[in-house]
Amino acid sequence: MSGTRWLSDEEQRTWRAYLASTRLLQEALERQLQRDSGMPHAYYMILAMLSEAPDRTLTMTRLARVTGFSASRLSHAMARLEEKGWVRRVKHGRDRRTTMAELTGEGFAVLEAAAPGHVEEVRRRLFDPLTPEQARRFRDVLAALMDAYARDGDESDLTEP
Amino acid sequence: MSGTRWLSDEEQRTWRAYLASTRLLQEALERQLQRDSGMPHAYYMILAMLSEAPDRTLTMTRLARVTGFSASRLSHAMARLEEKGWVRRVKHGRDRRTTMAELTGEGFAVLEAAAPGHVEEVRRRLFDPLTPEQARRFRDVLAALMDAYARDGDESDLTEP
DNA sequence: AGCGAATATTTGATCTTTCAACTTCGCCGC
DNA sequence: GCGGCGAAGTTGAAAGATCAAATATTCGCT
Repeated sequence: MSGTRWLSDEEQRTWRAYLASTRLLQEALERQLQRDSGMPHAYYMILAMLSEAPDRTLTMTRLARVTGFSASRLSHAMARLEEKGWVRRVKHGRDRRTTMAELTGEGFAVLEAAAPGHVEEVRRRLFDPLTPEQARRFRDVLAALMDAYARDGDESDLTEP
Repeated sequence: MSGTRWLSDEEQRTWRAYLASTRLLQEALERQLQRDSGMPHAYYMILAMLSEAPDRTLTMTRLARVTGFSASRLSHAMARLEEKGWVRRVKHGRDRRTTMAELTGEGFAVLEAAAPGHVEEVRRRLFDPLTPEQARRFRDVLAALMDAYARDGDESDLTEP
């Protein structure tokens, strides 16, 4: 356990560039959504994932899966969203452990209003600065990272039942 | 303001891969540091940046700059770090507005103990899964993003006085 | 000298996230 | 049919981050 494999200068620079750029991108997103729609990015994701589900409804567990949030984080966030009237939670009939999270009409309207500004920000901050070739390479690199995570931790597979 | 430039399918997939992979990487880092050294990544960064400064000392403003934290976030974090005895804050003699943040010996020891595990995690999660070629491309893409941010917002320039 | 703007930092309130229980419920084997 | 076990969700407290406002100094002018 003694021989730590330190980072080379090049790796160090890459790592710092990674930290700085992801931070800046996240902050830009957060600022934009907070400013224009009064919600954090996490809440936007919840609304967005629900909006894509059949009947705009998912179980809490599946919603946690597609957003990548912990059960607890999701539960607290849903409580806030429910207060605002953007989502509704109802107990499942057959399996009475699970609760169904559902996007309300109002929630959908809020999402529709927020989406253009959000997408515009993503585009401006991520895709506009990159050539199509760079974007393609970027995607390949991200895919390689995801593969590696899927192999060990296995937080993967947003597609299965 | 009507014609929103939505994301293409390819862009959508890239964006989601970006969100998922950065989240997984951040969480892995956070878990490792919390588990093995009992501190969040933000605190590690503060210690690391101080350790590289001459005399292991920086003004709060400059420390905020190199870490990319807001003045407020940094101030709160430093209060906790000071409680633990890992840093010290002393008022500057000439300009009595500014306070100097200094890494203590104990803080340096804690950082030295934490570093190998942290670096190992960065390597395992980021560099090991990528070929050297991919890593190089990745860095180029990140550089392009940083350039774009530097041009408008100008959060840049960690090198000037 | 003195006043207003600018700089450096802190503070308290509020929001979000995490962590460690805790409750409820379905399932499986006996 | 019941005893445990694992799955689904929630909860309360503590930690971290954000936001707006406050404080204390220095600087630039006149």
